Amino acid sequence: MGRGKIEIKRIENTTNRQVTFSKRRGGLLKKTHELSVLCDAQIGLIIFSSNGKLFQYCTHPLSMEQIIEKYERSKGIYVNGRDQQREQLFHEMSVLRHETSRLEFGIQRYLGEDMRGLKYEELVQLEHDLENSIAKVRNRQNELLQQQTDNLRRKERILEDQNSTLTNLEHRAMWEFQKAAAVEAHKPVGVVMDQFSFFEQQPSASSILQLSASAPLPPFHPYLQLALPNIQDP
Amino acid sequence: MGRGKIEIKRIENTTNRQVTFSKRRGGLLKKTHELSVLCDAQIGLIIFSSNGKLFQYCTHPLSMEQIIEKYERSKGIYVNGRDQQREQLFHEMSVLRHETSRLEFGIQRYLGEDMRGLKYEELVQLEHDLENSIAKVRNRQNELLQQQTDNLRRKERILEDQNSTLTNLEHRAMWEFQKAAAVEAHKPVGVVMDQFSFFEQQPSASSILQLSASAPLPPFHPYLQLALPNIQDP
DNA sequence: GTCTATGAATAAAC
DNA sequence: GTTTATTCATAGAC
Repeated sequence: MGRGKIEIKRIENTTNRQVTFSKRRGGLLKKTHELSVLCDAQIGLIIFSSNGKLFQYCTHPLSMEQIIEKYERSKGIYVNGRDQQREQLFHEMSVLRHETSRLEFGIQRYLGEDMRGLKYEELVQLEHDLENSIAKVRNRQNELLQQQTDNLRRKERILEDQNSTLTNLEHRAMWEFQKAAAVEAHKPVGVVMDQFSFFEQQPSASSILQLSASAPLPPFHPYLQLALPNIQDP
Repeated sequence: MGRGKIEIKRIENTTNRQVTFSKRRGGLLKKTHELSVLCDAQIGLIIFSSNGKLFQYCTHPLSMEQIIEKYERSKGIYVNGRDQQREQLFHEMSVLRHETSRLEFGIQRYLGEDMRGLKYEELVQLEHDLENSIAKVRNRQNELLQQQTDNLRRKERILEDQNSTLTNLEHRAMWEFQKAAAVEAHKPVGVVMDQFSFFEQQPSASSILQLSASAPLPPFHPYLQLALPNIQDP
């Protein structure tokens, strides 16, 4: 139609394209309206120009929102699904909030804060629970200490074994060397000997043992015997 | 167009209307597509026939949802608001979930469960916290007991006061009455007298005191003296 | 559905 | 925006 037939492909000439857009847009809106009126159809038409400008038509007396809603409804339970998801989220939230405050309350209890709502019997129960927890904690403390001492003992044994593999000859040679060195330095021989009789004091042995450098070993807990009757002194 | 011009108003003849709908619908979709291609426009067209059947067109490669979303976005922050709300909900949820698991973990600690991740020093701290909690719980227990005994004493005093307001004459009359009744019943007088000297055993006094009928009063806790040095025996 | 006369839409020019 | 030549859409008949 018009002075010449045109191929249905993007019009490259910008001016031409804009003119055609304007003319055809009007035609489309008119035809849309005619179809809607003539055939009693509900129509929504959304047009974005290439510059992003919006043009729209929708059948009176509906709003575009109503047409869209009807569209989405007819497309399945999309809108419904969205709402259901929202509902579910809200529900989950409220459950979580409840849970959180319940837990906070519980923690408060175990911290011995705000016990105004508790009856005497409940306080006794709480006390019992806490005593139970302390016993468990002390139990665990002992386990850790036990592990640490076990480790030390194992490494001690390994070192002792390594030491005993030195032959008597090697020992003798070493002793003689040290003695000579000591005499030369005018030191008493006994001091030098000590380095061999107490291997734990040797720097090398100490580094192998890796005694916790950051935190010194804590003393055994006075409660241990009561809390852990099944653990024996090795 | 066609064999004759028609007025743009609802076609009453159903068959005519349906035929026209079919023809014009095709034409509209074709023109919509042409506009979209020729002018590089993004178009969404939704048509509901009078029977509610859906026909649609949307510019490739967009989906109708995308066109609708773009429409709603350009119509204000409607969609954006929805999405933001959703985002916010999700975020809040994740925060709550974190909080919940953190609290659960904390509770586990105070219950003395799963202490594998704790170092010795942390266990000592935990033990200390728990001891602190127990002290607080015992403190609260003592408060309750103290209140209860205070209450008892107050009521006892009130009863005693009421008793002392009886004049000597009334006492004497009462005593004589009881003695006579006892003699009549061949009961020793001492038994009857006991009802006056220990008012706690009188049914009326007992009901006024409202001594916890459900649970008997628990004994004072052996730890109380240590936990509560500021509380004195009344 | 197809045909076809006719009015409508519109491309190009102004 | 108007004009105009041309193509297109389609009402009515089959």
